Amino acid sequence: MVTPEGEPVLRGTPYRADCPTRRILDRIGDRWTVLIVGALWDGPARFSELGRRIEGVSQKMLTQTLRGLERDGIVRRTVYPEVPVRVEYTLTEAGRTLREPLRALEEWSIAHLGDVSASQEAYDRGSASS
Amino acid sequence: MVTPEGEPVLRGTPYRADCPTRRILDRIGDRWTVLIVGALWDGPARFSELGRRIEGVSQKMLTQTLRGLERDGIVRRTVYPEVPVRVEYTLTEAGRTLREPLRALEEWSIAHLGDVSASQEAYDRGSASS
DNA sequence: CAGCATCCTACATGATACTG
DNA sequence: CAGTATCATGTAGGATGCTG
Repeated sequence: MVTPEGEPVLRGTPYRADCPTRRILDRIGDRWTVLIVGALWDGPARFSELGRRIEGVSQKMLTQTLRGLERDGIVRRTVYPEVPVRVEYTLTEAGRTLREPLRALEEWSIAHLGDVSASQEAYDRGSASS
Repeated sequence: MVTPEGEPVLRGTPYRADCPTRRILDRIGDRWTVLIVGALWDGPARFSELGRRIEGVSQKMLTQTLRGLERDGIVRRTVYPEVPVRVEYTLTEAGRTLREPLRALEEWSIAHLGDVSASQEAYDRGSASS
């Protein structure tokens, strides 16, 4: 199928930065989302437990990322009004379905990590030859 | 299997920010990589053609992202010493294999975009009730 | 315990001008 | 055409201190 100008229809859909995939990538592309989803995959966890499980995360980023995930319906936040208060985070059903695409990515990463590293070294060697 | 301290090995592997998946996410998580891979999926393209295909990309970011992808072995850059010079970008074999995980992500995005949006609206409504 | 508020810095991205 | 170089800026993220 072709437009009146003879241009394939596909060309009429330029690659836009606001596609659905981009919205998800903005989520999982940040530094902590994937780690949190991974840490919650084993089971629910409290705030401080998450902080301990995930290496290097600051309190601020943990809070901020969890809020975003809660807002997106990926994580459920449950407050137990005990003293002191206990807050538990769980993956929602939607959150659990995220595992498949993430695993596809993980497998690709593991499978190609060697190639990528080798390519980088070769590239850097080439550029360094001054 | 347990460490000398009696800690399960799995717990000895806290979620780290430097896993292979994170390295790939740092690549595809940026604003342009996925768009470029998508634009090159149809076939090779020249620099300016890519700029035209991808909405909103600046010359600088196009160059920068392409260099990174070339360094990672995802994209191949070929210079034809004509006048004026012609440069063609192609997906490498490794680049083409990236399609599967990206498509898994895309499908998840499309399948859950509605849920996510609904969850966000509900979340925002709840917070707005002052 | 589980945060919120504030300040501060580094870096990612963009706009603009210039070049082989 | 296909970049490079420079400058400007928004924001992600970290450090710190305080609170219900």
